[in-house]
Amino acid sequence: MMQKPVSATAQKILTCATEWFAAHGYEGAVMDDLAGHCGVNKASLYYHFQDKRTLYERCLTLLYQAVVDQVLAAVAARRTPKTRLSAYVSAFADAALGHPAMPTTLMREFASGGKGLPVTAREQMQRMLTCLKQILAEGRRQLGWRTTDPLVVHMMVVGALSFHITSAPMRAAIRPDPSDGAKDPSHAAMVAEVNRLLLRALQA
Amino acid sequence: MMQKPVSATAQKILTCATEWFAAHGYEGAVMDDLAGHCGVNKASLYYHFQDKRTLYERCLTLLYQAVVDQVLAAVAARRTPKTRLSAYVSAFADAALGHPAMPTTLMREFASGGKGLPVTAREQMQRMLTCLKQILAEGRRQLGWRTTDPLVVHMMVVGALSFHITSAPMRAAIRPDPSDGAKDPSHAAMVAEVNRLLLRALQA
DNA sequence: GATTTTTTTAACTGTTTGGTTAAACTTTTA
DNA sequence: TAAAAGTTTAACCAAACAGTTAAAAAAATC
Repeated sequence: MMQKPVSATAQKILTCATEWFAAHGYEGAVMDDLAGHCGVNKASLYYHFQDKRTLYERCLTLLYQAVVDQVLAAVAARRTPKTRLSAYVSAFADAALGHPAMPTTLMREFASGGKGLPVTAREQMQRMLTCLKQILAEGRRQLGWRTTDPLVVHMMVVGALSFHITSAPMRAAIRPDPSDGAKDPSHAAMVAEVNRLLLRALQA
Repeated sequence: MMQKPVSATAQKILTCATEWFAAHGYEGAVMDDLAGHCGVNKASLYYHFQDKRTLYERCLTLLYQAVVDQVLAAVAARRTPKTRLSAYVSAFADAALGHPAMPTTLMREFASGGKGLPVTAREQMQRMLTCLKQILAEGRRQLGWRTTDPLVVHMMVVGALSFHITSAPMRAAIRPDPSDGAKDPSHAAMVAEVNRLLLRALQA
C-alpha cells in the first residue's frame, strides 16, 4: 500500500518525539509533555498517529534506518578490509553521535529484552552485523587477520561507542580528578582509540 | 546513623524489586505488580520503604556494591598486570551475569542521563575505573604495554559485556542464519574473546 | 472562492497509579 | 504471657495519564 507523503508537521513530530522517547523512555514519556516538546497540540499527535505505540515504532524505524544506511554507505565507499573496518567504526560513531537517540533507545530496548523494538529496527541491526561479517572475512582472506567472532567485535564497537555517547551527561557531572592528568576523551579520540585497539587485535 | 538490621521480608523485597526494576525500568514498574512479584502486599512495601524512589535507590546501591566488590576482590587476588586485567574482565563478566540487573539498570540509567542513578552507585563505578587505571599503569611499567585511555578500555569491556548479557533475549528470538555456521557465542566464549582482543591490543 | 485538510482549543472520559489507612491477623521478641 | 513488630486486607484518595471529542480557526488545495 502506498504511503501518503509525510506532512511537515508529522515530520517535525517524528523528529522531536524521537528525542523525547530517547530521553524519557516509552513509559516515562507523557503525551502531554511530548506534544509540548514537539510544539504541537496533543490532538495533533493523534490526528497524524494512531496512538503512542504507533508513533514510537515509527520513530525507531526511521531512526535506525538512517543510522545503518549511513554506516553501510561509508563502508561501501572503501575498498580494503582495513579501511572498511575503520569506516564501519567511524561511520557508526558519527551516525550515532548525529542521532544520539539511536544508542539511547537501543540500550533501553536491550534492557527491556527487546520486546518494544519494532522488527524493522532489528532488521537494521542485522544488516550492520552482516556487513561486519563480510569485512572480517575479507580481512582474513586478504590480510591474514585472526579469526574472531563478528558478534563480539560488533558488540565491542557498538557497546563501547554507545556507552561513551550516552554516558556524556554523567561524565560531565563528575568533577575530574586533578591528580590524574587524564581528561575525558573526546568523541574523536574515543573513535580513534577503538579503531586502533581493534586493528591491533586483528593483526598478527 | 546506625542502620537497623534488614528483616528477611525487606531483604526479599530488595532482591525481587531489583529484578523488577531491571526488567521494567523505574517508570515502567507499577508498585502493585512489583509487590506481587515480591510476594508481599503493597502496604508491606511502604512499611519497609518510604516510597518507590527510596526503594529503587536502595536496590541499585546494594546491587552495584555487590558487583564491584566482586570485581575488586578478583583483581586483588592476582599479582601480575596481565592476570589482573584478565581477572577484571572475567570477574565483571561473571558478576554481571550473576546480577543481570546491574548491566540492565546501568544501560537504562545511562540512557536517562544518569539522573536516576544514586551517588552511591556512581561511586562504585568510579572504584572500578580507578582499579583499571592502576592495572594499565602497572602493565606499562612492567610489561611495556602501549599507552591507552583507561576509560576507553573500561567502556569496551563494560559496554561489550553489558550488551551481550542484556541482548540475550533478543538474540534468542532471532532465528540463526543456517548458512552462517557461526553460532551465538556463549558467555564464556564472549569473555575469552574480549580478553584475547584486549591483551593483543595492549601488547606490542 | 469553495472545499478540504490541518491544527487548535478546551473539556472530557475511563483507567491507571503512587501512596494511605485502620483494623485485624500473624509472627517475633522480651 | 504480654507487648511489639511485621504483614495482610480492602478500601480509599488525589493526581496522572492515554486517548477522545466537537467546534472553531487556520492553512492548503483545487
